[in-house]
Amino acid sequence: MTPQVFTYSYPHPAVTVDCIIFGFDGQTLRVLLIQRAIEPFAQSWALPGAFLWENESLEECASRVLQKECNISGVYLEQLFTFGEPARDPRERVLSIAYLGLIKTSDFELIAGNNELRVAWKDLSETTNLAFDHNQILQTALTRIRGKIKYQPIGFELLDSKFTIPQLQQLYEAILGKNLDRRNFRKKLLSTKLLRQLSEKQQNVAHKAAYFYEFDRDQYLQLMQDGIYLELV
Amino acid sequence: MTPQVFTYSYPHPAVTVDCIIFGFDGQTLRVLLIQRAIEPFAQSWALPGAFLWENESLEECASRVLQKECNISGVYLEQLFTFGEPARDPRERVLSIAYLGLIKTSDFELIAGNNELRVAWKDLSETTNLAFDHNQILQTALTRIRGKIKYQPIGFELLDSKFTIPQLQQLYEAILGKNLDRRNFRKKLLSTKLLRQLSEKQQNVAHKAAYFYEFDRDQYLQLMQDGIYLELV
DNA sequence: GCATCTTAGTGTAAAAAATACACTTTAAAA
DNA sequence: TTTTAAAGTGTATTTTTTACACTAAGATGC
Repeated sequence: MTPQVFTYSYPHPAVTVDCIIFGFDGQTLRVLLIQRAIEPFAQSWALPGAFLWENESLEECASRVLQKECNISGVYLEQLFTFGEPARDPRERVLSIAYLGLIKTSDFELIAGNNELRVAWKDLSETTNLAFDHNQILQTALTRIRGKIKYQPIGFELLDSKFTIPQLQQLYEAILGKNLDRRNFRKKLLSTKLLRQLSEKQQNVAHKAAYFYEFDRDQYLQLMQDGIYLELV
Repeated sequence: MTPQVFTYSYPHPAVTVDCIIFGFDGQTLRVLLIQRAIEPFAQSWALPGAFLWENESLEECASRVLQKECNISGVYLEQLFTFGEPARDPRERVLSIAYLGLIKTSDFELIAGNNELRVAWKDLSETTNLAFDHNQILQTALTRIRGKIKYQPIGFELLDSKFTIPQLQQLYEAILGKNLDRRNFRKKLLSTKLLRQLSEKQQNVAHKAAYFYEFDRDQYLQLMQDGIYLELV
């Protein structure tokens, strides 16, 4: 069996899709990384990613990467940025189209694929020296979600479907990296009408139990349809 | 001389960089288009674009495109989005990385390159039926600048270095597609301290002459360094 | 079972920002 | 010198943002 070759009349760069997934466990924000088994950057931690196949869309490639390398599926992804410096990969010219996603860590059991030594949630402080230009991608992603969370209800992807307002605030504080006033946070979030209070409360907490809330997706779609510009924080 | 071929051990998509440049002439917002000379979509109007060369960065490619196809240079460009649907080009799999720029139409004399029949500024109403998925790219670009102009001083790229406040307002109205209150617009813009009033006034206008202003770039950089979040409209 | 610890939940006053709105000034042209 | 057209200006009202302290509830320990 001869190795297959692909021939073009002018140069084509290689194209990868890399996924930058933030996870929240109720306390801190972490990023999903894999430890590379093969060169270049063997042993290094990196963003999960793969070469784009001929007939898949960019989003499909991102989903495949998460499924194969991390055992994660069904995640909402948005395109972040395309990184294309000629020397960003030592092998050959490789473009990377980065996709951004947010999930709650408890929803998935991480399983490494065949080309990865390990998969893990890493604290932001443990992300020095990632492979390739992945530190730059991470920085771009952080800037993006910090900007975006202020006016789009993306935070709810990171919580259980029932959550308390203090939990939501903890999430916002983890992402923005600063503390927010409890009363003003509650007032502002409730004023959007995007939260529906449930009768159920927390149980077995050694203090006053907080009420659970649900995100009202219909109300959100309605607001978007009406062209309402949200200000969440 | 045999035609050169490029061979890879797995499939590589072709990659183009397309430029979406908005121009302002003091009255309306227009978009820079070329009329294609060659198939596919010969005769159709399209965004200027070219295949990425092996050793140029994405930005360099965008600059080259504008220089070669339109005789435009020295434009500030930012990456807009990467379009990668497998069937977006009838020839083969082609990714397009779109770059967005803003200029004033009077700054350049448009000259078509060898592969273009014509280059022209087109009114937004004349942009139905562009080649490929370029209508979608245009739509994405419009959404981007409408969002961005509200909190970043990108508008100044579209005006002469000396401009009047009513001219600036005209630009904002053209981009946002709606009228703004004259007094409040002036108040808000001046409150940012980004405008420096000159002693010079308009001449030969058949009404009260407006003062010219300059954009204070140093002040802007200072504000950014201080992490100030601008609200311009 | 009473005290203690911890976090949830609540309201208001003051400051800042956004909005709505009308008359006077200036320059050229008729 | 009158007319026309756009520039320039201020204020009152409403809305939004901010700062801030006490009471309520649930579990744990004595």
